[in-house]
Parts: sequence; structure tokens; C-alpha cells
Amino acid sequence: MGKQITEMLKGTLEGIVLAILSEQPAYGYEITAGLRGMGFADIAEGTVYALLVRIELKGLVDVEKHPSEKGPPRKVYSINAQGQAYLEEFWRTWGFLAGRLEHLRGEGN
Amino acid sequence: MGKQITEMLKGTLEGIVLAILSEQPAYGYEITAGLRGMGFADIAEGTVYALLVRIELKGLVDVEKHPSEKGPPRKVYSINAQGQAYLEEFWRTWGFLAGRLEHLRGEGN
DNA sequence: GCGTCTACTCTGTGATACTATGTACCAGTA
DNA sequence: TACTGGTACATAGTATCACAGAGTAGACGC
Repeated sequence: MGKQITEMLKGTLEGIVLAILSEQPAYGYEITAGLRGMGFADIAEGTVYALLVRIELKGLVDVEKHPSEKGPPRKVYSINAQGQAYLEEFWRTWGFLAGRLEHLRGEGN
Repeated sequence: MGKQITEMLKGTLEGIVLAILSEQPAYGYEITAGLRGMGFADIAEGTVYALLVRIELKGLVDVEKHPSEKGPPRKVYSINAQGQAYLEEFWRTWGFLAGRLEHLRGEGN
């Protein structure tokens, strides 16, 4: 995929993670694994953790510590009302952009 | 639209401009006006010029100077073979990302 | 003990869009 | 002449964000 996907993920990865969290709460390692499973093969772990810190600071998610059978305790993130609103805004923005691009692609065939 | 679109444009704006150029050659001012016309209302002029310099340095476009009836001469950009290849790669990457996101949006309804 | 998972954290770097400002050329107008 | 506004290009500085890379720490099997 090269470097294009890296830049394209800016701004969208946040929405992707929030969308995942809107289905069910999850912790960092789990989210990274999920992203890789859905095709984002070379997402860096550090990227996801940094993103989680960011959306926590923005107040879009709630955090709970759960003990783990393996390794250090997990920080489980769940989306809150503000995060839901942000996610809806994200879908609107995405819809706009995707619409423009599909239109361009259609013309260029 | 807020700040979300700003980050989302990273990585896509380059493809958008190349797609525009693949229809017909154009110059900076014209491209900016076109983008605004298609809904990207607050694209900054400086952003477009910087992007054009970048894709020129990458060798994705050819440049010709044309005198203008008004103001300084226009730098008319046209996409070349390398740019076409880059654009096709862009559409593949975009298609992948859009597919994942549509899937996520479908689940979250 | 030693290696190997799992899970989280942190620092620094590079790419990119934006802000703000400046340059230059021309037409119309008072 | 002087001023205004539209056209056209350019650039220095800033913020954001994904990535690379390295590290910390607990639990398990050998």
C-alpha cells in the first residue's frame, strides 16, 4: 500500500477507532489486533495508544482499569455521549469527502 | 465542518488535485477556485500552491508557463505518466479505506 | 533463570494542511 | 495620478497526526 495510506489515515483513524468503540468497549491491544484483522496490517501499536490518550484528553471516551490474566492491567475504553456526537460529525464529514471523491473517480474512469 | 476535514484531507487532497488534472491541465488559481466550487469552501490558496510545488518535485506533473490577460503568468500543470500511475495507486488505496469505513458505518448504523 | 507472550508507555521524526503575509500585474474609476 | 479590486503565485512558521523504535512490566512454560 505504501505511504499513501499513512497520510490518508490522518483524521480517519480516530473515527475508525471511535466506530469500533461504539460497538463495544475495548482496550488498546485489542483494538490494534482488531485493526490488523480488518486489513490495516501495519498499524503501529504506538499509534493506537497515542490516539487513545488523545481521545481521552478530548473527553470522548470513558476509561476503566480491569485486571488482566496476563500482563499489566488493561485500560478499557468506552465511548460516551460526547464521543457519540463526535462520531456522528465524523460520519457526516466522511460522507461529504467520500461523495466528492466518488464523483471525481466516476468522471476520470 | 470544523477541523475534522482538515485532517481528513491529509493524503487525499493530493489525489483530488491529481484527479482534477487528469481531466484537463489547470493552473493553481483555477484549481483553488474549482475546489471551492465543489464544496471545499475553505481551502487556503497557500495549501494548493504548496501542494503543486510538491507534486512537481515528485515528478508527477509537467509545467508550462502561459501568459495571462490579467496578473502574472499562469503555471499550467498537466499530469504525466508517472502521475497517472500515482493516481491509480491512490484510487486503490482510497478504495480499500472507503471499503473498510463503509463496512464500519453499516455495522454501527 | 530465561525466553515469550500480553499490555501499556514514551520520545523523536517526517509529512501535510493551515495561517498569515507578501509580491506582482492589470483594469476600472474618480 | 491615485486608489481599489481581482488575478496569480510564493513562502515562513505552526499544529496535528501516524510512525519508528525503544522501553517497562507481569504471567507463563521450559
